[in-house]
Amino acid sequence: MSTEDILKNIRGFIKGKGYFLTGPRYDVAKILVETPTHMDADEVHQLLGKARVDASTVYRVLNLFCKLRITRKIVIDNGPAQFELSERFLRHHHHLICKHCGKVVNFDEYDFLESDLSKLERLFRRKYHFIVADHKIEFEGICAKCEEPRRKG
Amino acid sequence: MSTEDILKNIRGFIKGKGYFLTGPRYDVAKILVETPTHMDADEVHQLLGKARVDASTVYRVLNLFCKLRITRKIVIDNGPAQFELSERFLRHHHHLICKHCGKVVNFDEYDFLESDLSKLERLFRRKYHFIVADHKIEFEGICAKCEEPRRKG
DNA sequence: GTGGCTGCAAAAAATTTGCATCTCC
DNA sequence: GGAGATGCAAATTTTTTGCAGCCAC
Repeated sequence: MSTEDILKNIRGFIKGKGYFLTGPRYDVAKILVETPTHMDADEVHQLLGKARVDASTVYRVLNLFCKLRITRKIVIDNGPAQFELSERFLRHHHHLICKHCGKVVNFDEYDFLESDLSKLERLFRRKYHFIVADHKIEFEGICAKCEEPRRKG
Repeated sequence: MSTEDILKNIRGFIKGKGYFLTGPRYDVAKILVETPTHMDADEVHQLLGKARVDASTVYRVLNLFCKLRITRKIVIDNGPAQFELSERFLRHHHHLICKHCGKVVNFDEYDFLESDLSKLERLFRRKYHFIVADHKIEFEGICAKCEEPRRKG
């Protein structure tokens, strides 16, 4: 799917839910589609041009997007919340988080996990009457860049 | 392991690292050992007796404990950070998080996942040179209490 | 036109920090 | 006794909210 196609999808999605497609909303969507990583609200604000749009609007747009499940929110270790396109608009994936520099790497090589995960989800329904809507897997560790100087030092 | 044994371990652990075992530190450890769920700093503070210990001390103690890996920190959807004993002092487990009421249920029935996870961890080392130290799995959904009224409504 | 959005400013919530004082070893 | 921990108050950081004016439909 091209950037334009995804944006068209998002546009339809927002309007379909009865919301306006305003300037700030379109611009935030565009930034999220064009940037292949997670960003916190301030980084989005930066890219929008701090003078052009207010910070509170950025938060309001991102919160709306999360409510509509256009984006999802990730919070790591009390840092500012990070936002990324949801799986509806992006391949399902999970995260490797470097404890040292805070960098987040996406991974999506986990297909062989999925059948085990669904097994678990059925178990939770039976045992806890808990109905799973989504799952997250995070690996914490040391990324290549942070490990290298250690080996040398 | 009994409560007292765990506390003795923690005591030794703190002293072994060259830190003092002060009143607040002991009391926070005791609360964490005696309470079988995660708590945020304010809940710990409440249980300590708000008048007896200052909030900043609670944060300082909890941060130290995380640094020493006595506890680990979980942040859900920008709520206040939650703390729980680390796996060194508690069985390794993961979380079911109710999107509706925010309740967190522990689960530890995932032994059959572990071999998949180690396989992944080896893959990350080869492919991304990322060295995994810990992993978290979270399932989000609706817990029994929140689902029931929906079914009836 | 008008209901919903946005900007602005102010508040709220969670956490951190500087410094004088006190405590644990 | 002295390094290190705590209390208190103030600052910081991130996010939310009230309200008047503005814009997409």
